[in-house]
Amino acid sequence: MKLKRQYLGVITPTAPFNFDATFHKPAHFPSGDNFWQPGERWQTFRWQSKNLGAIFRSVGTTQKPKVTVEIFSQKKLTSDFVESFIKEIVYRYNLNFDLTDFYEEFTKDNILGPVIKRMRGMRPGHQDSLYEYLIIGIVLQNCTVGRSIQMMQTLFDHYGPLLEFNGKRLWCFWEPGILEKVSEEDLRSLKLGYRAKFIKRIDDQFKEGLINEEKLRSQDMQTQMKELLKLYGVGPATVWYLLFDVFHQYDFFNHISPWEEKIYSHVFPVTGDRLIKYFDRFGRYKQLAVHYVWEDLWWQHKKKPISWLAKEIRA
DNA sequence: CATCAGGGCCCTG
DNA sequence: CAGGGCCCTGAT
Repeated sequence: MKLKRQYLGVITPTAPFNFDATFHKPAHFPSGDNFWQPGERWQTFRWQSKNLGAIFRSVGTTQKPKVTVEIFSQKKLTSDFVESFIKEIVYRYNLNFDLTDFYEEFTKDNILGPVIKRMRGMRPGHQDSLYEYLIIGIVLQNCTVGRSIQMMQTLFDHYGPLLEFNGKRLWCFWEPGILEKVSEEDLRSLKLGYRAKFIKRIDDQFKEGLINEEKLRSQDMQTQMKELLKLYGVGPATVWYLLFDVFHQYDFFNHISPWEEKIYSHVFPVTGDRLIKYFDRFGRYKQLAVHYVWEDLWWQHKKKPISWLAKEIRA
């Protein structure tokens, strides 16, 4: 499906702003719906039932941030549509986030201080809707990076439209509910294993309109957690990813999966169950603080491989 | 070749 | 609340 450029605009994020660390998270597994190189991010979006391509480019500095956004689609877009889409972009990537308090509180912290210096201006956030992130969360479960990548690509191959814009082809998420006519057996044949049932049921619930992302966003964290845990296939490991990346909650830390613990143990002075207690020192920013440390580690690894980290990442 | 743990979750007892 | 089963993959 070929898309044409329909819009070019400018977004001015709050300062300080780190374009690359915001638009590219090396800790996330790579997927065929985006492309990144320094100063530039390409991303497909399924928004209000339209297939969109977007290219974000940094045209400012850390202190005077400016991002251009090009939007591609098949047909012309109304200004209302563009406005709502941009608003959503600003939310998802946290472009209006105010980091001042966080930096003031922790810039002198032994571990966090140097990280803040290196990652200055990075926003937490993620490009996907709740539905899309649920799919990702499920293909992450109980398997290696390689397998997650493979399952995600197989799903794109079967259900995601392939979009072409500005000379690149990228896969796009499908409309929630599209799996109605797909049987669990069909999904199983894509080597999703027991996850087929989770994906099927979640897609069903979106089709039925039982999940309202907008409404959930406006509710408090405890309510969000309770509601998300009701979803079939969402447990403690998946729910915190969702709360953090989709709902932008930073004041909680209740779960560390085994592989994460191994990595934290290399960075923080305590191990095991004591880690969660240790993170209390980061107060209402505990999840954000750990995100900073985590992403910093992966960025460093990207620049100059860290051998112990390479061992912990099961390729 | 066979066996088994793994970046969870659900369900049962 | 502990523990078995589940899909697949790759390590041993």
